[in-house]
Amino acid sequence: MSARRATITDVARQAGVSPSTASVVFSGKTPVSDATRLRVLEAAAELGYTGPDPRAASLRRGRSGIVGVVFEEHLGTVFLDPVKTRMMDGLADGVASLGAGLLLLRDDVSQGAGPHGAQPTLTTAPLDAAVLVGCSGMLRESLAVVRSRGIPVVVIEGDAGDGVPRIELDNREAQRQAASHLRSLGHDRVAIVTLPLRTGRGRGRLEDGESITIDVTRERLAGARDVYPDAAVFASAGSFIDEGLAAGRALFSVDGPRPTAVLAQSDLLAAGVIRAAEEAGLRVPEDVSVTGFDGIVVDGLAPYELTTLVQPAADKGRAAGMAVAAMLAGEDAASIRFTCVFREGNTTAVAP
Amino acid sequence: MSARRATITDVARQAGVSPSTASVVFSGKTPVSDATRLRVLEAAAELGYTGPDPRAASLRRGRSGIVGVVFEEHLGTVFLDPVKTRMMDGLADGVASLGAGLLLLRDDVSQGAGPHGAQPTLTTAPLDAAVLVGCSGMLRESLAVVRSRGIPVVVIEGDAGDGVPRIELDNREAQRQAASHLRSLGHDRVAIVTLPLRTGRGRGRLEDGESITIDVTRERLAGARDVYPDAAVFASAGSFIDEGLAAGRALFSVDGPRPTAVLAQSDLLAAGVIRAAEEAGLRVPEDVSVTGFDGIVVDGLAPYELTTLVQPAADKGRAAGMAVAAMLAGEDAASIRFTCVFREGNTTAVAP
DNA sequence: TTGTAGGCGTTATCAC
DNA sequence: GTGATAACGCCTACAA
Repeated sequence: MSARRATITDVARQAGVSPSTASVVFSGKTPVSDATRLRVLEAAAELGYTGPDPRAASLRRGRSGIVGVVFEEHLGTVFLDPVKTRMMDGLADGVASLGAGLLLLRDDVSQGAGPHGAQPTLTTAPLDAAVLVGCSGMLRESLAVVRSRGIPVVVIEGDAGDGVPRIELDNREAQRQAASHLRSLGHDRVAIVTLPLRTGRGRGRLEDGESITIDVTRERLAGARDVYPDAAVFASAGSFIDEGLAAGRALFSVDGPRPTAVLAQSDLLAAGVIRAAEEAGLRVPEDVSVTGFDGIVVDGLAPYELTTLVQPAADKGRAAGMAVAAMLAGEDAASIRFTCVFREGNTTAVAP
Repeated sequence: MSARRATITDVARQAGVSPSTASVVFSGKTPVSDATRLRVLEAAAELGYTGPDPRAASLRRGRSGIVGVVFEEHLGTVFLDPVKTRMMDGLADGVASLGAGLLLLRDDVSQGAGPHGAQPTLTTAPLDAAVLVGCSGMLRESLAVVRSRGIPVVVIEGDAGDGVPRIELDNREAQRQAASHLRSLGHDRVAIVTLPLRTGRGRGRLEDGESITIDVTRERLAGARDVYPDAAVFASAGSFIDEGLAAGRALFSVDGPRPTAVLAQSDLLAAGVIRAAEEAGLRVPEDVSVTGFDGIVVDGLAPYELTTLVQPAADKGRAAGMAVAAMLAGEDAASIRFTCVFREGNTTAVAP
């Protein structure tokens, strides 16, 4: 119809009231007489005005109603990871009270000042707050960006430092529990399959003194080493069944003495390891015991039921959401540490 | 530090240049001498200025860099549905060229003018474009809201009408294929388990002349009825294994002649039906054949491999993303219709 | 290459 | 209950 969209000023003029009055009709912040309200609403209808422009409103108010969720990986991958999926679920719940939406973002700090890099990232998205989902090597940089923007941040699974609330897991203690379980079953030759060590590092044996920048990996490894300081360590390139399979093949194909048990840092990795064991003609748990981590339901793993640590993934997300809401309300939010529950399945048994 | 955050004007003053020059340094739209650039950047660093405020920038530019994805259900539920998950994956890809982020939204048109309903919905979020994920009974209303806001929309799986591009599936033809397959195996007594008929309608037999407002359901049902016009129809309340189980129980517990085959409108429903069959002491596929729809990997269904229609879920998402990008670029996007591929598994066999 | 001016559409504040 | 005024912070013609 018209060349440009109607604004609240147009509506006000049409209704014969002032812009502020028209504004109030839509925001409901101040009482308005029924008569005027009606006039304004009619005018709006005539002009096809559907309400304040969110961009202008958010500039004026200083709030956009958007909470950013930052992941390290390609967004699609996020949806493949059951733990993240559950966490998002909880997070959506947690910010609901805020009435905010979740904006999915990638961890690409690089952009921003570039000549034409139009990526809307952490730097350029209109966020009220951000939730960083850890395990990220880039965590530090992302955090710096967000903090310098001065918006509230919560970190899930990562070392945030300073006054940034974090939502954590008792990774080390939990993993130690699984290791102790194996120890009590008499296992001596134990191998460990870890999550990625660093961004971009491929799979392979952990070298002596190699640095581990991903917190979850380091913590869980520490827990395993509390019990088995000398265990062989094979690093994966991600939490996938295929990665576990590759790791398992490497572990079971060596000439020397085979491990009698494998501590995997995720359920998906564990599933892959089990598959590798079967390939190698080993029975689980009779010949090899395998433990996982996460407590998710792994697809196609039946009839195995992993011995694993069950983590409260959804609760973590919800807690993060609530923390963000609190910070936006001016209160300050405390860090929370969640606890895993050990669950014994049928993939561990007495050492052969 | 300071009472309020630094603005680009502050930076300009500090650097001894005009605001527009400072702006240009950050946007890179116009060449700036190295000397000035440096001065501006230094000033910015001193003041802790990290770049233009996205809210202000988006008001000025008229673009927010945000594409809304609208689902009908509680957001958490989205992540539980493998088909949606795959679709999001593709969608993230599709809008990547645009450099836009995805904002997850619920289909709550109701809010908006309410006295205190602060939900940031379709009405109030700063969107450049929207993708409506169909199957939604509220589709019409959501669509109206978005269109009246004048932003580009794409609908996945739903009747958009007018000039709204849609991303569709050949639901009817595909489902007809599965039905024909059963027919060729000699099945006569076939039952159909559908996806929900309408928002809020519980599970139960389809009444005569009952209306079906959800497009996918209606189309797939039509395809089944092309082959089996008189089949009994049981409607589920959602695409879940448990719903399929409930439906299966209803179908297998009747006194009359049992169906020898069940056409389920989703793989998850099919999995539930299979479970119900086992409960009832029926063997699949010897006593009952079961077909699904979607072609996802169903958790814990091994050793069954569903006979099903494989839909290109990720491609659908990607296509939607690309359509949105095109529309924002001023081109107009065409509707696309994707085709399912029939895949025979081990859950169908010759009628007993 | 840099500066000036005006407006993007809204809403908070305060006076009436 | 209603209206005038002044930002919110930035960007882009256009002029210099």
